[in-house]
Amino acid sequence: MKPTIILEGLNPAQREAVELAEGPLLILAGPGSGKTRVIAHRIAYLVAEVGVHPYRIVAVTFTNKAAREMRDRVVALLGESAHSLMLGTFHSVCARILRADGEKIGIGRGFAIYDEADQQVLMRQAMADLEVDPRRFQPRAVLATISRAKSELASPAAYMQGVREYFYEVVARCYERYQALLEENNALDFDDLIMRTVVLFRESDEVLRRYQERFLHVLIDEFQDTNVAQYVLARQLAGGHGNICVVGDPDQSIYAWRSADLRNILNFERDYPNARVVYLSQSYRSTRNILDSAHAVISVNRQRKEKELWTEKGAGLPIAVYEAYDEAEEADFVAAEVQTLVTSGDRRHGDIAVMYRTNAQSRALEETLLREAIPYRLVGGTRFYERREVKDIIAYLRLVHNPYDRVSLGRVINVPARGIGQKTLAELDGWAASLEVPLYLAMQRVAEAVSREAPAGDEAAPHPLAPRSAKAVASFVALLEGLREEAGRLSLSSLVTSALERTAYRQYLLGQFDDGEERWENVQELLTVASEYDGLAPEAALLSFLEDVALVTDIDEYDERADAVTLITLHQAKGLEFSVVFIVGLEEGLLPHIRSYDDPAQMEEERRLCYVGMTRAKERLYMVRAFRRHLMGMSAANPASRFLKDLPSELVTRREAVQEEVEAVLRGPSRLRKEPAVPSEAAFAAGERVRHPRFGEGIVVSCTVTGSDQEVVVAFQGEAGIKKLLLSFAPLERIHI
DNA sequence: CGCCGTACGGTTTTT
DNA sequence: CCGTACGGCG
Repeated sequence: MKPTIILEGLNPAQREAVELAEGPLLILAGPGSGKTRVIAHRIAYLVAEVGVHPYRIVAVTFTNKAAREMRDRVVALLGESAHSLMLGTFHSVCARILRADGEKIGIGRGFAIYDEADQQVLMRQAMADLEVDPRRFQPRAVLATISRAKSELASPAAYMQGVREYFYEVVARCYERYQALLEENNALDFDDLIMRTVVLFRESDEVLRRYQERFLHVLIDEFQDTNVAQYVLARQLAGGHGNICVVGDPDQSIYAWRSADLRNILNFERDYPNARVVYLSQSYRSTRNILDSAHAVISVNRQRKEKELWTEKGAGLPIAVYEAYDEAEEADFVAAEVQTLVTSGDRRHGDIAVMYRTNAQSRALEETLLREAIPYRLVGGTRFYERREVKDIIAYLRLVHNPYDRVSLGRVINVPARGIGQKTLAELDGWAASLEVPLYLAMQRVAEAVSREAPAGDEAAPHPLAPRSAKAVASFVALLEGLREEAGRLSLSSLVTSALERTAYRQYLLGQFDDGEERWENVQELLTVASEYDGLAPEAALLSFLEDVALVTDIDEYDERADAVTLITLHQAKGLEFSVVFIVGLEEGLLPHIRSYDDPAQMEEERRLCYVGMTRAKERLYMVRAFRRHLMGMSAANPASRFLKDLPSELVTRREAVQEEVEAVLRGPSRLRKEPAVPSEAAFAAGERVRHPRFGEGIVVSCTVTGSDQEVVVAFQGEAGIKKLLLSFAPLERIHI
């Protein structure tokens, strides 16, 4: 491989970033500056020019999708030898390390990876054990706090130390119990994957040294989104040689809520004083108008360092701002523009993306696109592996692999219904606890007793169950044991098929659900995925299938080439680019999201999110808002997003649908007449500051006329939070600034 | 034990 | 608006 090919077409800064083979390197890069390209070329350069075997390189990306893209690029440059590269998310890299060496810190080889739903089940269990009221302390909130602790590498004991407030004291106790339950189930949650790997490296010099010696080069993409634990891990890996290359853009940091810590970028230069810093400031993606508008939005942030970003592209088209009446009209506008772009221009559907803040917003768009017969592809949403029927089948497979997985057992012990209800389960649980054995072992004892056919009127029954329940338990144990026996010799897809047949799962779906047919199709799709593992030895197939299911959440790879409009959240859009981008829902309360109002840091993150969305566009950017929007069944009028106001007016073309037209619409015969809430009658406008004698000061989120009264939603500072108040009862006072 | 109805509560972003 | 939790009935 000649360097001319690897370095071809790179600008001087990119070239420098590729060629600096030794030592720590920090690449700070704006959107569209070719970050991914630089990493891919750097890997190729290391292999082809410096002579590093790909096996000795570890490259970390933020998503699995990015990893696939990276691999494709490297393979294009180097050929098939690139496959021995260790490439993936931090989570998948750690999973592989822990599979190989986790036993040294007591993690069983076949550990399960628990997703958010599993974690909640476990947390509820922990709270029940500790007699903590889940209404007062919401499992979600407790788990989020624990996640933050883990991402800073705080063990339960360490966390307990630093706790002052009552809430955190409760969290600390839950953390301890939750962690114990995870261990009992031989399971790790996402944060454990990172934290336990760090612990493994801390506790075993031998293991750490082995990986340090194997990985001569460490590369990390999207470095602005790493958390403390991930950064510590990266430093451990690069500890010997210091060949660590990180690439990031502080302006695109949008995962602080997931404990991503921008200080990692600052600390990098402190931790590696000899680090070289390369700036990639030329954008190859967006037109100047798009770049300038995005810059106008991001430059309002105070916690930010100004940086240069330029393009050789022309000014291009102005930003199109459109104000729709409601989300239906917003979708109509998007659909109409898409039609125009495709029929009259040279755009394909696949060149176009619609981006939004919350997944719920995709609904209105989908309805319209479906009606207008515009092909679309929804990214994310209810993810495939989160569907009930898919999770059921996976729970069976997990049990086959590890019958002591209490969460999976609880999920399917009575699915399809087989006569093991809550009462039976509670008795079993109590009995297992008194014997100090796992639930499944207790069930096996019940099954044994049943098969021995204890005579009627048996004195001292070996278990507390009624004969009927005991029989049901025995047949479940027989079902699972049958599957476990098959697991050793059948291919994965045959195993799944057997599980489906033994449980009569299809009949269950069709009989139980109105959309049973559709659900069965999802099961069929899962079967297709499973069959891709048929080439592996049975045990290995099951293990890697379960791991991929837990870590690879996107299954939509194959229809990526389909020519369809992409519907995607702003978060998921990171790293992607499209010729045409619509950002919809640019309203106060949505983008920026209402949950970010009381914290300036969070507000800055919303701004970065908007920036990320805008800079996805290559040529044409639409920014759309709706005057009214239905949220959770209610309709509310929201003012335009502050981000719209920050756009330089000379770069924008505006189409007003709202002001003049709204009243005409209300007067005329329209679907909108059903809701005669007239905003001018509202006592408060969104965004106004108000005071309440009990809740203190706050900001009006919305004010809607309901019958003879008005409903005012106020986001109060401090503990009161967001409150819905009736105007006639609430003594609200306007604060004038 | 399972099914069906109703009441209620929670609502961002994701590996 | 959605999904879930709970209570009463077969």
